[in-house]
Amino acid sequence: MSDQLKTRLIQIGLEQALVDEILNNGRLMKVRQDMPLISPGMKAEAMPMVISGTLRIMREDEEGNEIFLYYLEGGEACAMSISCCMNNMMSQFKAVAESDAELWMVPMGLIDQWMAKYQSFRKFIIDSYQERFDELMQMIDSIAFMNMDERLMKYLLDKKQSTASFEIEKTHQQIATELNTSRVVISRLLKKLEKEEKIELHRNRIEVL
DNA sequence: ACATTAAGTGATT
DNA sequence: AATCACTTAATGT
Repeated sequence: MSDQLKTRLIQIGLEQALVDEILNNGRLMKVRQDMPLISPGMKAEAMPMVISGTLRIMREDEEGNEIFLYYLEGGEACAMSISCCMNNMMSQFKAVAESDAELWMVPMGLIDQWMAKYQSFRKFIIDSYQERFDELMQMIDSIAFMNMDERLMKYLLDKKQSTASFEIEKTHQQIATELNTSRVVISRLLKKLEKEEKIELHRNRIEVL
């Protein structure tokens, strides 16, 4: 398992000494599907790096309305958690395990040191920050400028990509909740997509063509 | 066979 | 695009 992480970290371009430090100082955390990792208002004490599985990152308001932002997949780090920790702030995000997942939790205290000590780590963090930022911008675009049917299609394609599978095992209600709309709307749009032969509908399952 | 949950649909705002 | 009200279909007990 930690071999898997090790090769991944080296692939990313981190030097051996740093990889060793990461391996020696983090801890493994296994999460089961649908387990919440963090909610707004909580404080993160470690930065998660995804070894396997995927995390779903969402925004959530006080009433429990939520909106899907992006997925974190194998090899990616939740760089956003750094900003909230460094400034001793509360999390602005909600993270849930989209599938069973293995995470490598790196204590925040070390992030600072490593950024100073290893230029490869600084680059890694800045790059992943950039990626998250880009995804957030995409999400703003899609919420502000796209119609619900385009948003839904984007959602389906995102999901397909993140799981490398054409099968999406979710109910219309779950999708509606993540996109912060109603089930009826999703059902109708999905039906339309099915007529356009972009997807196939089954109970609890959607097949992207 | 019956109850429960998911999905489909017309009508209205 | 949201909501209501209702139907139909799939699944669990």
